[in-house]
Amino acid sequence: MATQSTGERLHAAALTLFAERGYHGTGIRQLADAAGLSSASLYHYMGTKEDLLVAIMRASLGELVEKGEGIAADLRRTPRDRLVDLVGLHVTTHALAPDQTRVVDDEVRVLSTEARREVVALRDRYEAAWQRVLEDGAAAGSFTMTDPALTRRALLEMCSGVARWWTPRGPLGPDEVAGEYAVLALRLVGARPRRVVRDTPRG
Amino acid sequence: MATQSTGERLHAAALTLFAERGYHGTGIRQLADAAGLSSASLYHYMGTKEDLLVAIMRASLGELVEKGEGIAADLRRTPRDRLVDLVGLHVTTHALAPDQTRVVDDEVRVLSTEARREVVALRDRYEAAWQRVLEDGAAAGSFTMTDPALTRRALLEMCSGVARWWTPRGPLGPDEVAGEYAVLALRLVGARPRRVVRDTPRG
DNA sequence: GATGCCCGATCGATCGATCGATCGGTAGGC
DNA sequence: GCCTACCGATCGATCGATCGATCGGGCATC
Repeated sequence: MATQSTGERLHAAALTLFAERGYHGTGIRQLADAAGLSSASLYHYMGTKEDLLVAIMRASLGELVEKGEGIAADLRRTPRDRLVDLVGLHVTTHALAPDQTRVVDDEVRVLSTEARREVVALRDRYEAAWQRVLEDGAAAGSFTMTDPALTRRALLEMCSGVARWWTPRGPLGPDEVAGEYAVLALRLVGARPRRVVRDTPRG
Repeated sequence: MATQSTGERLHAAALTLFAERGYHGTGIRQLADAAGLSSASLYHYMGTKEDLLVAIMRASLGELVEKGEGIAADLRRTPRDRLVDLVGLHVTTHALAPDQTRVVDDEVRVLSTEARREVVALRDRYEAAWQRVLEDGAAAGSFTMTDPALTRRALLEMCSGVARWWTPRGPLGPDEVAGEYAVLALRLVGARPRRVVRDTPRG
């Protein structure tokens, strides 16, 4: 791992503190202590405290959105495979970087109108990627659900929840959880059995 | 609706504000304004600001726990029926009282050790009720899941998410959402088709 | 190679505002 | 004459933010 610049150290520290104590629960002096700076020096690296929050959100969410859209838009692959990959992306991200997702999910409300619009737009793009895969699956007949939008919301909330309970000290690793969740997701969308024809084992 | 006492008005106002802006994002002067009191008078009805938060959490979560345990413990009913009712309880509560559930879910971290222990104990009881129903279903062979604890977490997060997206202005009412979610829940736990050919005994 | 200057990085001190909380009261029903 | 209900004034602490200043390394000039 490359040595961390001061700016990166600040971002990392802020991420941890915002996730732990919330945006309003974190003072700039705590931020400064965690980053190894004085409170005055903070302002050399960030604009306002809110700017710092926005930067963190943009980085975290932006990466997720790009990866998600990449998976969703790969039309060479079946909706089923794309859904499994989306679940894998979302679950492993939420397990391994719970701070990022917690901040993005919980602190949107503190943003002023302008900043909120940007973050919400990113989130909308991410949800649209999921929606697309669900609808592709429904159109292809491989998924059976009464309401794709509702199923998408249920699915995403289910997967996001991983950040609220998973711990590295539990019995399952991130990839194992992702695997289990992929099964759950396929059940949720009413995916047809894996091999559509009569290859089924165990009668 | 009965006329509201000042104490009730304070609780209701605090609930709204805490849910909207978060505990640390809400000042006692805002609390006082919303309750129609001076900031000094607040202290006639609450102890500290944290006591107020705890009281709100206790009331909201306590009611949910009691109802949940009541459903889960009714062994005259099938695990399937009990699960459907748990989902109905959870989803309609989260749809109709999103403020309560949002505060309970998001603000646990601000509690000091002692208060947190109490709230977490309540939450554990609630989760245990769900766990029991899932395990009853697995034991009876009516649910098929590889990991009841993981499924329970997925299920609860999925249902809790309703508070984060449902709005009375949407196309579906609370009961309709609850119905859809019951279907999703039954898919998640791998419930066998509704009528299992032969008639099931009551037991 | 030494000199002088600039600038990124950092700090102590401090700003006005607001925080949660407490004080000593008062008004009025019982 | 006490108790519930309420308030204006104010407390010390902390909030986010800004100030002027310092320090040291790079860099052009001589």
